[in-house]
Amino acid sequence: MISFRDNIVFLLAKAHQRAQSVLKGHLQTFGLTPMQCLFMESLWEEDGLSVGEIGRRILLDTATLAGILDRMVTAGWVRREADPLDGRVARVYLSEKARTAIDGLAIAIEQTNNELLNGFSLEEKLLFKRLLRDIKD
Amino acid sequence: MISFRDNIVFLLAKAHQRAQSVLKGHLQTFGLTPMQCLFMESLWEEDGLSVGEIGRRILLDTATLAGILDRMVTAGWVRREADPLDGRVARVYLSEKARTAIDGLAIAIEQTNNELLNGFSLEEKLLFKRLLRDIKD
DNA sequence: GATCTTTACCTTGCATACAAGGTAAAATTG
DNA sequence: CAATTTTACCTTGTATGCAAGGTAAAGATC
Repeated sequence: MISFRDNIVFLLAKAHQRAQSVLKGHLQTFGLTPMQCLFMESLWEEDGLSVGEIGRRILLDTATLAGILDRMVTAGWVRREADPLDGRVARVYLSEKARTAIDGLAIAIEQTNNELLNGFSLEEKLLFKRLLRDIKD
Repeated sequence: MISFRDNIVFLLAKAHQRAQSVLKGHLQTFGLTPMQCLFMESLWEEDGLSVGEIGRRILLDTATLAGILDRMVTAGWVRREADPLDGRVARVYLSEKARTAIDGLAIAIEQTNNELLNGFSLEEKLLFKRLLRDIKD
């Protein structure tokens, strides 16, 4: 009988919890949640993505995405437009407010990563990321 | 500008997502969620814990715990009793149904761990757990 | 071109998660 | 022992997250 303290699911859940908490703190001044920030990051790569494409990039299903998108439209971070060529597709574009915030957000993200990985050597950081990517595919 | 694909928060979130999904699959036959199972595991260690003590062990705040406890009482996994010595404290006890399920649940948990860490060497498994424990404290 | 299937998105229902604020019992203090 | 503080728990509001089922547009098939 293994203790939950040695369970990889538990360890992942709690490391994730702490990481979310740190990022949340750094994003507080922007009024953004970690997930909303991630949502925007996908649009930094390519503005005007469809809802489905955003979901594929940040690995989130469209049911969850719908709520996040609604809140971000309401808060003025993005706007949503119907695709003129395909009536099914909803495209998402960054607002001016979002573009202005990018640099500050990038710094907050950078600081979060540094703070989280503070105690690790370079080798450990790289290995940690590899293990996180490789676990169960 | 770092891509979110190299962001440790993102990597943790998605590894966590996959781990939850695998465990969820293994628990489906029991009608338990991963968190409900974790809740019960704390009582395997020590039956009759208070709500607050459970929260400290599995690192969850009491607001979240309240809902989980309600659902588990309704489903007949645990019962809740007022502490006779301290009117503020609510204690939680495993039901017979829960005790009967323990062995099967332990196997499901074991299988989940094996499946998740399948591709890793023993050294990698140990290092991975250490890194997860050590990140940000 | 009418039918069928696929795709893209949406809505609903359920289960975490936490912040913030409330209540009552216990412990502390004067 | 009365007043204050602390503790334990609860409730509410907001934000993920997924399963399941619905709708409408696009594509495929005949």
